[in-house]
Amino acid sequence: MTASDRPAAPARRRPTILDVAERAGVSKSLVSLALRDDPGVGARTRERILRVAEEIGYRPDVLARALRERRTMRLGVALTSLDNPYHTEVVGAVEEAAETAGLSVLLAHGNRTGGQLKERIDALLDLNLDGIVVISSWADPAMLQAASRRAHVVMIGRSLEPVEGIDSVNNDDEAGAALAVGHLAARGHTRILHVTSSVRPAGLARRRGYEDAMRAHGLGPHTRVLTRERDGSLDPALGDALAEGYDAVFARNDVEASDVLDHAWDHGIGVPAQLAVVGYDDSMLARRARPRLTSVHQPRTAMGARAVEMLTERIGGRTEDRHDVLSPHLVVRESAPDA
Amino acid sequence: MTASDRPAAPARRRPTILDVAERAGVSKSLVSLALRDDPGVGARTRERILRVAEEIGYRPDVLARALRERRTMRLGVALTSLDNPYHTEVVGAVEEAAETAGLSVLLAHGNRTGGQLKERIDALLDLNLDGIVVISSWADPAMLQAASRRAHVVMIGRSLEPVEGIDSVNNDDEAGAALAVGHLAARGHTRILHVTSSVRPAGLARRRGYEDAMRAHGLGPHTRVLTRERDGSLDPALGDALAEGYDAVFARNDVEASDVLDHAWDHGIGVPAQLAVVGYDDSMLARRARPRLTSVHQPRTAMGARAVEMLTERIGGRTEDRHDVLSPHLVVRESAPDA
DNA sequence: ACGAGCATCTGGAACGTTCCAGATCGCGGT
DNA sequence: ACCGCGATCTGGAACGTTCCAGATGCTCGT
Repeated sequence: MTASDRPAAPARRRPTILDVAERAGVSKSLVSLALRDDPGVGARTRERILRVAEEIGYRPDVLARALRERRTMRLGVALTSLDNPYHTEVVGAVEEAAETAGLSVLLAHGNRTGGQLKERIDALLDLNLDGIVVISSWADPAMLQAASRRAHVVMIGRSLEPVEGIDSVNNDDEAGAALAVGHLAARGHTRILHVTSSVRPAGLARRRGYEDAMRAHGLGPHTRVLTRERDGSLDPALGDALAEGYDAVFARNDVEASDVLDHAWDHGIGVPAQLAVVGYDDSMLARRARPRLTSVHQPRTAMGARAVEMLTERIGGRTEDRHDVLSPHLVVRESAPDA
Repeated sequence: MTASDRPAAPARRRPTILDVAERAGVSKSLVSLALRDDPGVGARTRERILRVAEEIGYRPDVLARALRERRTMRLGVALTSLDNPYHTEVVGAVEEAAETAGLSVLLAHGNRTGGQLKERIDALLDLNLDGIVVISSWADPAMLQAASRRAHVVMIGRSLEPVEGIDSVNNDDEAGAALAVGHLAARGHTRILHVTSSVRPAGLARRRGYEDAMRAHGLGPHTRVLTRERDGSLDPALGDALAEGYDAVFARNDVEASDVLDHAWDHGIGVPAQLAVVGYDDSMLARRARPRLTSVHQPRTAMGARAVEMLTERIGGRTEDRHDVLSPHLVVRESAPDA
């Protein structure tokens, strides 16, 4: 080999199982067995094979392996977008759980509107994954159903309705909303506004929880929901509400709550003195917000772990559907401190 | 088929190219050609093949395809952690660029310390990807070098030194730091503190840029760097500096800057009245911070696009190394408004 | 009427694995 | 000396694709 024919970066052919076999003087089959710790391989031979494999830097080709087995040991995670920190935190939880289960995780995410979700899921399905986790309130039943014909699917969060053949893990959105309203009511607030922009299932559930809780606290008449366009301004609707004496907000999530804080900031409204704010998700946004956000915490670590567990159970053959609902709890911070 | 043997979710065997061939009454080869739009396929036959494929829901098996070709049309992105929003924003940029290039992207990320980065990269390499993008200041040359023997690698951000065989895209950290210092100096600040916690290349470059700029503005004697432990508290070092008359901070990144804002918030220090703060990255954190952060913007969209471009060039056969450095610019917000 | 030349199509081999059905070997028991 | 049997190993087929070298059949010019 002369200097000039030194190949470009990804250099010489990757060694295959045959290279190992030849160099070790055995058959490819035996190498395969040895590498997978099959008991029926002689101790001395096994050792030699492993040594040779090590020497020439052999690593099994996962593609070929997956082609032959019907199992890829890989999980996909599909989500609409990475720009709500809560989502990336859930992804982290899933990955951690998957790792301890010996599975590796691939991520696919779209832009912020649900538009690309289907394409993302399709892309994951094309990879022959063993299962996929969908984290997106944009997922619709038909889409999930279609996906479930090609892989096991579990949904983190809430879809419109339970979909046959698809497991789900969720937090109890109604209960979470009740926690928020209860906390604000305990502080003495009566005019509690709900801010949302979502017409998707989780948002609707939280809204329902809000409405029920308001009634339960005898505040039914003050029930008021500010629904804005996605990315739409809070002005002037929020200003109107405040002018009418609303002095507390329960927001659909931390992003929405942060937007309320923005409004307060820009209009010189004191939080929590003039306006108390409670968010949902307890994401990094809540910790970073000023004032720090009181927020409903979703047990994301447990949810991620449960999702992976459900997937492995499915892979293992479970066929009955499972829908777990975990309990949220409230994390109290500056934007709505204890009474 | 009776009701009882209805299979579990991922139901019947996935159709293969042979199924299409049989049903269309042609050979598998012709199906292969037709699906890939080969010109040498009769119009009528092509149409029939496509229709049949559609009918039975055939989708090529990417695994098998990749096994046969030496090309997977997939890119990997490895990064240390997703919890700095700036990172997820760069990932978004890479994905966008990859998508328009017809490549799909897989993500692998570790925990926040660089520890797992090597494992992540290995996991990606095992997937036979065409190339991988590394976004992490933890990447060390040896690790990158090793990876580059198995796939094309491009680094977004700065590694210790240019690594042979590896392209890189970066922003000019020194220039960015100079922008920040220049802006603060123009506001009349003289005692400008640099807050950092990083001993990795990008952090060091920004620090160097800070020191040089201080000298250039005749503020050399006031140069002062507060280096804290990762996640360590800013107290009491920051308090000391403020007591000594420091009234401006240039932080290594937005996370660090947010921590400075935290300190100010908790100690009742007015920003920018008593303390001006400039961050780096112009991430979501800067927009969400209160007061909103003035920050050095890295051209992440361009950087992501360039990285993908470099990878496709490498795949196409380029062998000379390329190291691009893009210019940052300053985004002025409330934490350090214009003079 | 016939071969050339083109358009269209086909069968096998290959990619790197795993699995299955055996082959081979050595050894103890009769 | 021979059989049986476990321990150890092997060759071929299969997974679903692409590519190559050719086969087939049609049209056209002479």
